[in-house]
Amino acid sequence: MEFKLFAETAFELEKTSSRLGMVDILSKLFKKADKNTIQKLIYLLQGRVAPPFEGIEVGMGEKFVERSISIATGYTEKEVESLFRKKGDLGLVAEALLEKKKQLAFSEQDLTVGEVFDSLIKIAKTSGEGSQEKKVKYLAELLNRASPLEGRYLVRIPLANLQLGVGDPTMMDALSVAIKGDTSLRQEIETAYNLSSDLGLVAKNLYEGKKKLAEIKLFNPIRPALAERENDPKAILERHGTTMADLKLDGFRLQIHKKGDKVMLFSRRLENMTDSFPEVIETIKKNVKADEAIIDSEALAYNESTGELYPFQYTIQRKRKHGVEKMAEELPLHVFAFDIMYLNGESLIDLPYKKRRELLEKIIKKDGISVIENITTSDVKELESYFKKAIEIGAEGLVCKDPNSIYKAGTRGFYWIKFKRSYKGELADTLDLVIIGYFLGKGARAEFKFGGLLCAVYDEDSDTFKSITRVGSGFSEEMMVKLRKLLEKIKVKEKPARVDSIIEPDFWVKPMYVITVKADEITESPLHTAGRKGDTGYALRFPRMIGDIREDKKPEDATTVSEIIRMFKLQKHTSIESNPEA
DNA sequence: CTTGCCTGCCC
DNA sequence: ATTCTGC
DNA sequence: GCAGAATGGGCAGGCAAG
Repeated sequence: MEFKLFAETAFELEKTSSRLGMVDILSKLFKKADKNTIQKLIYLLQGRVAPPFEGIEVGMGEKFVERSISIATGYTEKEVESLFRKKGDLGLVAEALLEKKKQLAFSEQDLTVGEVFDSLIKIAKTSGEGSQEKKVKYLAELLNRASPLEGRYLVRIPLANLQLGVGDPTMMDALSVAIKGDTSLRQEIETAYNLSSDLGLVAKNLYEGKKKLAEIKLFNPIRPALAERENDPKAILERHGTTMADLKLDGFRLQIHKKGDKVMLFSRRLENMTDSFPEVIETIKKNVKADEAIIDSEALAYNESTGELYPFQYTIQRKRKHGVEKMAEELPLHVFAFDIMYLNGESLIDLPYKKRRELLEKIIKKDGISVIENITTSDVKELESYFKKAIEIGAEGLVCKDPNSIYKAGTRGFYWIKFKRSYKGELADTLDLVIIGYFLGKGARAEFKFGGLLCAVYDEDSDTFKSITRVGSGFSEEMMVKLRKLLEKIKVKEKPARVDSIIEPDFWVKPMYVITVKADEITESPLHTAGRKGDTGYALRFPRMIGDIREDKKPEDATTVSEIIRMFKLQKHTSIESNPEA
């Protein structure tokens, strides 16, 4: 298949906003593909070259792509970068610059989808000394052969940001329409995708006319069930009647596959993490009493003797390839299991949660692994008090599950509902921050010339403003327009004398405006200067802007550094230093 | 040998 | 992760 | 409500530059 067809279809998709229209356009492309091409098309549209658990990543981000564009078009990296800032999209940059150099280029043979795919594989597999230059060169070679429009989409593939409004669900509908003429195969395709996590393979099987598109298989991760959000316990019980409320712990999702002595571990995004957690492997071998099992869990650093839950910033250090054994001893993970999807040759995903949970409890022993604590209730008061207890012991909140629901792989739905502390307005950390700079936007935000803010707290001791977070979420388009207008008027060339920040925004502004920012947590930060001692300051986790500009506040009225330090100390957290065993 | 940029992936 | 927007 | 696309802090690892 010609890559030109891919690009032309992508262009049509980009112009279309209705879902049905997109499915129609995409299905026409899919109809022209054979069984090998369809697999490649699916991966390319996903911005990858293989399913996530294969571990084959293209490994090119914006900076590398900028260099490729520079080489292919003859413009300097500076020029490419500055155009990128203006357009907010490297696809459009590649297209514009290829257009300009068109007259000079002599035409070569047209690109095919297969060639593009193979080149990206080659880029993905390039490593070692000199690899960065090679990767950049290989992409530039493709760009050299691309038309401007092809360049637009070629460049967006390694960035995994095609900007077509097409995601997995749209592709699944389009596959069904391509093969059957309507969406009646969607359910079957979706089920197969949820079980195999490989839409490219499902599509290939579909094109080969296979009876069974995919089935649950040990050592092939299934797409994890996800939860919707809710902030009102009453609303949760209205949906579920009776709910099973599991503690929500702050670690990372771990999908465990076991057969005899063989164990594999997968992350939420289905990366293979088997080699990172040797102690977990041992625990599973010893303390899961089943020959075959697929278990869903949250893993985190945990003090087995005191029961203390360590903060995420400790747990995350375990996500590593080197020094694994040493870290496994220093900061062992505990597995909090909460679901089981497969047991001794049988899929359990269509059983109700309460039943799966019973089966799980039967096969989990102690030491290094436990079934996560929960209650079953239909009483609002009881749910609220359990939520309070969860917060007190250092959990993030609750995940409330419909006891009668199947394991709904792959999609968010109200079978599982997250109920976090921060969703409850009165419990959230709300700060008043001073805007000290702002950033240009990318993609849809390019037109606003606004992508986010750099914010600071007030340091009374030195009468300065110290950076504490960027904010890129929470504003409506209307607010972005307003913010840009206001900030444009007070932007300054240099960092103001009273501002202390390592991060450099696209534009500094005079510290004048105060906004309200909500966050889930205050964390120690290597990058922000608020409360900085040595190399560590404070930052906000999951910041978002709330409401409007605080006309009633002067910058000196903002939250202060000492308030931040006080809030940090009040947070429920334990430190490794206070643990004599560490 | 150290530092810093860039990327991918956790949340 | 959270949030907003078009359908 | 779904689907998609904006955006956050911060960790480790790979590689290049100093």
